[in-house]
Amino acid sequence: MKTPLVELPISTNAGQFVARYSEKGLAELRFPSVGRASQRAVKPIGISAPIRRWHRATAAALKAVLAGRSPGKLPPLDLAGTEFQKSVWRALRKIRSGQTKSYGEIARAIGKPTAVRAVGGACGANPIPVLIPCHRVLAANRKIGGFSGGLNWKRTLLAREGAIFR
DNA sequence: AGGCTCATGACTC
DNA sequence: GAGTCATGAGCCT
Repeated sequence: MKTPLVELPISTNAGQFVARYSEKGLAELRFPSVGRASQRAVKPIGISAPIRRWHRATAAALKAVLAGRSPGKLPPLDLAGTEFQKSVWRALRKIRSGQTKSYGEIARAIGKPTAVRAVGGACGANPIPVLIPCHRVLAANRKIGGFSGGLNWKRTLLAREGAIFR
């Protein structure tokens, strides 16, 4: 049986993100929901010390990336996905700030050069956008490609990092 | 440049 | 199994 995730907000100059934690680490990060102005404050009571510590790291990392810098130290990640998806997410974490790769390059990097489309699928299934930088994956011609959180987010993040794209 | 078609792998129902 | 893609390459116009 699955224990529910602890949900904590992160206020940034780009809106309020929401982080979710399991007992093993950061499990999900969600973009600010549009149309929803604010959300109830979460009491620090009842939240374990490790989660509070992880949350500070998450918030700092998120703000760093939003400012176009490297995230620094991340909390432990508790990623739920297939082996294929996890291998894609591992490859994404190697893309440095300001750099980009194509879906095809990721496919080759994980040893499945023909699984290009599947790489796109795995990017879309990424539970921790921004910190696992799925926004740094472009189509082959440096065109923008897609983004599950909305293309504007992808453009914004890339622009803040100074990456080159169309 | 844009548009179409096809091969393709993982995932979902 | 069929249908769905955040692709990519090739071939048009």
